[in-house]
Amino acid sequence: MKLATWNVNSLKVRLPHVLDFLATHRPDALCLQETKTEDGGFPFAALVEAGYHAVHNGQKTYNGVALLSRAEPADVLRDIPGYDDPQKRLIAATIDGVRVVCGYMPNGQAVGAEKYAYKLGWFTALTGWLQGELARHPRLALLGDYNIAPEDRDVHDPDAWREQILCSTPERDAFRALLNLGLTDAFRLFEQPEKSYSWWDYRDLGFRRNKGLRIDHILLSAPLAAACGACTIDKAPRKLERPSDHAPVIADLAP
DNA sequence: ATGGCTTGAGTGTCAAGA
Repeated sequence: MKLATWNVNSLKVRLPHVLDFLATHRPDALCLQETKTEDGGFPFAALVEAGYHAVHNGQKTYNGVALLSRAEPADVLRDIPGYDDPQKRLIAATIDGVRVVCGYMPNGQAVGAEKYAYKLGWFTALTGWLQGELARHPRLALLGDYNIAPEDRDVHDPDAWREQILCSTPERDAFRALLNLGLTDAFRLFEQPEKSYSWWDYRDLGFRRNKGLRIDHILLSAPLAAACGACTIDKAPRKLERPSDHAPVIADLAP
């Protein structure tokens, strides 16, 4: 089973790249973030044509998450239960017996900002809900744009980013709290190239200079981590015309 | 260097991203 996640930064703009990615990799599930549209602008027909089911939790202009899958998704959930949040950042479904959770975690803007407090609260709500969800679904994967670089080796210039947004200790503690639920960072199950990142700033030739951060992650519950045979970042779409600023992350699980 | 680029809104220019 192949699981993937990709912050596309507008699905309307990136649809050709997404269709290319589906044709190339044929993932069993692809989690998308920042669709930036309501259902009316969501390309259901093109995705069905490509052989994929699609469920969406969208809104105008900002945020928006979708789950694409070859098998029909069951028990679709939108938003964190019991957490009052107008921002559309979470969708989950059961696909081939795996509970797939797709999240677009808040950016936080700056340490100490109002959005930073929202970010930390959002992670607290996510972690609280996931505890029960993991008990109900031992085979669970949490994929998405976490907007957290978990360690210094996930940062191109750790000194410049020290205690800055995406890298601060409270954010890294929030990431650690997810691991403490019994989840494993699939990427770090394997030897990886140094300076592996999943996001590069559009400005200042960020990608060409590999000035990036690893903020997109696939966390796996224990049974899935045991079955995981590979986890990679696919930099190819970042080299296309008008790319997303994020690259997809892919995990391969044994059946 | 608080900039640099990209998107969506909406038609001039701003918010937001990370």
